[in-house]
Amino acid sequence: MKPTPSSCIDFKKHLDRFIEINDAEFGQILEYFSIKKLKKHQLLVRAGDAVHHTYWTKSGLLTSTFTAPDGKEHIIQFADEACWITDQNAFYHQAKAIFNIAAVEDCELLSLSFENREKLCAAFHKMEHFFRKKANDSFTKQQKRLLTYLTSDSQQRFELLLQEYPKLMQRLSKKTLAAYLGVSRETLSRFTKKG
Amino acid sequence: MKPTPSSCIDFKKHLDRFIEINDAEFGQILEYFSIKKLKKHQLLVRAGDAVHHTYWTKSGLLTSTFTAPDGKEHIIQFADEACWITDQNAFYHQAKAIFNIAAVEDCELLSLSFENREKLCAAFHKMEHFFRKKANDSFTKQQKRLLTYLTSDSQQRFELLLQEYPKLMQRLSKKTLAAYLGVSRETLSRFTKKG
DNA sequence: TGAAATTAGTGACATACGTCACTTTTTGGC
DNA sequence: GCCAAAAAGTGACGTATGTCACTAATTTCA
Repeated sequence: MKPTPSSCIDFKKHLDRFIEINDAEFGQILEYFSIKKLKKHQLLVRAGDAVHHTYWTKSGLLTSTFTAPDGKEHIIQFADEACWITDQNAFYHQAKAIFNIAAVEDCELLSLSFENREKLCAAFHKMEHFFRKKANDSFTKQQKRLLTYLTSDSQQRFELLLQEYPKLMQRLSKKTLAAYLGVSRETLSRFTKKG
Repeated sequence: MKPTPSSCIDFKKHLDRFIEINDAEFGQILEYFSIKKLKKHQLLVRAGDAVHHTYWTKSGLLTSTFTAPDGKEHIIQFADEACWITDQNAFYHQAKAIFNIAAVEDCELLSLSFENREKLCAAFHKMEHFFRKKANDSFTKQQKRLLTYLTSDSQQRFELLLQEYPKLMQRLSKKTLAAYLGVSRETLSRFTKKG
């Protein structure tokens, strides 16, 4: 299903963060995308599969989860509204996914295939610019998260997370938060008790 | 000081990983760079300063270090030959550096200013493409590192690091390794003792 | 080359956090 | 609205790793 410009105003705003595009260009750009809908609990990407698309969230909430050999789950990324999500390594390098990406709530996504992404970047220098800027941003966000693992204990990480994303945290279970913070459910439960 | 094509063969090879450029283009591209030399222990970026450049290592070895309020040092990045290094957040977002970047050995670097990087990307669509691809790669490498923090204990992280970068590890002190792994010197010392 | 500084190793002890086992509360489908 | 399943809370206990204090080895450079 093809997205229409009028239903993707937020996506236009998202592109506007880094590039200026007119309505005609935006219409052309949208041609490269499809609409994808997911019900709560549905899987978008399954570990082990090839990953041919990256996704931008119009609405809903997803998690990207790594399941370790010992069965423990670790959350590598959340995506609420206006976020890009995929198994990045699998998508960029044509490899098998190692993450499960699942809908925490019903979702509506813009889907972009690897092929279309490359075509889009080749056809619109602006879009190549956009994705470069976006990738730089993603890198620094990821680096910041790594730094909190290096410098803070789990309770501090928990409090930082609550401060930074208070609304998002209410949409996620404690179990999920623990899997993101890298602590056991039990330990997280003790933090919330203490205050 | 300006770099010459003949002295930057490895840099050409580095660009070749993602884009095809001819000698004329390479000559023009090099115009945007300068040569920067550092002696061992010299600082390239000082925490608190503005960061106007990103650097590519022709030779030598550097570390990017975060010093926590409690005085503990954490290494966020190594850069040996053919790596890009800067305080990325400060460089991309025109903010103050939070990392100290220091030469572990004498270094010879290619230096690229923010302004020249943008000009280069505007003038050569290929270079915008290169930096997009590079940023995507950096992101996935960073994500992989984050994953090892979530899934492995410090001894496993240590052994993985030795496997992956055996030569690089010999150029770094145990203290530095510990600061990268996020463990105390003492704990790392006990790993090497046990085997 | 010799003194000072830095790095590395090690034992004793403290503690944050994981694990296990169990109970209580909440959620979701029929 | 009820029942099963999932999520959340909690106490007891074990363990990995940090901290401190000290010694030994190595590096630096005057």
